[in-house]
Amino acid sequence: MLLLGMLIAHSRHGYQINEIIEHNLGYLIDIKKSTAYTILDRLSEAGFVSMTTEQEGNRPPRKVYSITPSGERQFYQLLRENLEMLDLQYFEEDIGMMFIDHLSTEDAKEALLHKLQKVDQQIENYKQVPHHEIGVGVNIAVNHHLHLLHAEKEWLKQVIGELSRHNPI
Amino acid sequence: MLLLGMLIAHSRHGYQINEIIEHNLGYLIDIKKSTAYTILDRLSEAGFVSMTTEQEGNRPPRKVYSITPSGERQFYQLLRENLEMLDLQYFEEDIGMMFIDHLSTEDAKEALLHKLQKVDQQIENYKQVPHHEIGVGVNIAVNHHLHLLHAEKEWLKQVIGELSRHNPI
DNA sequence: GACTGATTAGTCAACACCGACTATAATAAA
DNA sequence: TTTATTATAGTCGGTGTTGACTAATCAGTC
Repeated sequence: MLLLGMLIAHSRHGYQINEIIEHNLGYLIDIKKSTAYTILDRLSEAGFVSMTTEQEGNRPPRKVYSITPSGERQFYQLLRENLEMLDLQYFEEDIGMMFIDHLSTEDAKEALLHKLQKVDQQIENYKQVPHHEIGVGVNIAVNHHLHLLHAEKEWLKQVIGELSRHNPI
Repeated sequence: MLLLGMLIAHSRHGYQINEIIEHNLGYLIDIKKSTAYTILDRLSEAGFVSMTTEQEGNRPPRKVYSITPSGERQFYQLLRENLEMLDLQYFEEDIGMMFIDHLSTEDAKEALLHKLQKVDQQIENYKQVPHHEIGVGVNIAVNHHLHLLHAEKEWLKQVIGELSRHNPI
């Protein structure tokens, strides 16, 4: 769906797509080069995108991917589904939380304080994501992350507070 | 790490482990039966757990997994790392957000209202998770989810509000 | 004149994970 | 008495993802 979306506005070639993902959307999505190529192939087989080869000067040839009408329909379908969906998240970090009572209160607290620092740093990172980009929506997504990071921070502070109450210095 | 943690308190056999994951931890983690068996094998090969076979009556034999001292060390190492770590999350849902301007305001709003309902429902679900379980930590993790779901709800309402402002009825 | 880094394109083997399936024995329900 | 369910154990092929690798051309730097 992401890849279809990137082709909705206009056709792009593979390198460009991967550039945008890596340099502009790195905060929001995690898709590697090889994966992107594989998916583009799949989309092409399914008839959602078409490929043409271009050559500019003597440079290596580019493969230009364009979305087909069928691909556009698919995109809008996926878009609606995606906006309605709520995929229940699983957090690797919760696994640690489940066993937090296996550490001493001090050790646990120390670990969580480290984590708190990382959350703060992450918040700073997101704040500094530039505001131009592919579309308005990207900023909304960045905002989403910021919002959730703030919530995470609040929660962490709460947990740390409870730890302190259980075992004050 | 999860599996090591489940064996820290006492040995368990495979079926039991999968039962607990499926029935008691389904809200928090997502590991399928076949995966669990594979991981248990890997842990066994790595020397972090040992297996013995038991037979009770004429029932199918059980494989009982116990954690080894090396496994315990590994567990505590992983636990510390896990508690400090902050893995930056990627949300499939953000991909839709990135392209939200491709839908009409009404359609977008409708989709997000659906989603809001699902968030509410999810919150109810988590509220009703029973409070006994494997350890204190499980409740902390459930609480974490609740906290983040509330944040998600708030944010969604905010986005919907902005949509309405852009295109009031 | 040599070398580095960007631009463009992939490939491919390895890995993790999962869904669907297979077994068997006891126990409960019809 | 047959049938369904629970307890117990996996296996295995298919899918998606990735890291590491290969190629070639051009622009710029030392």
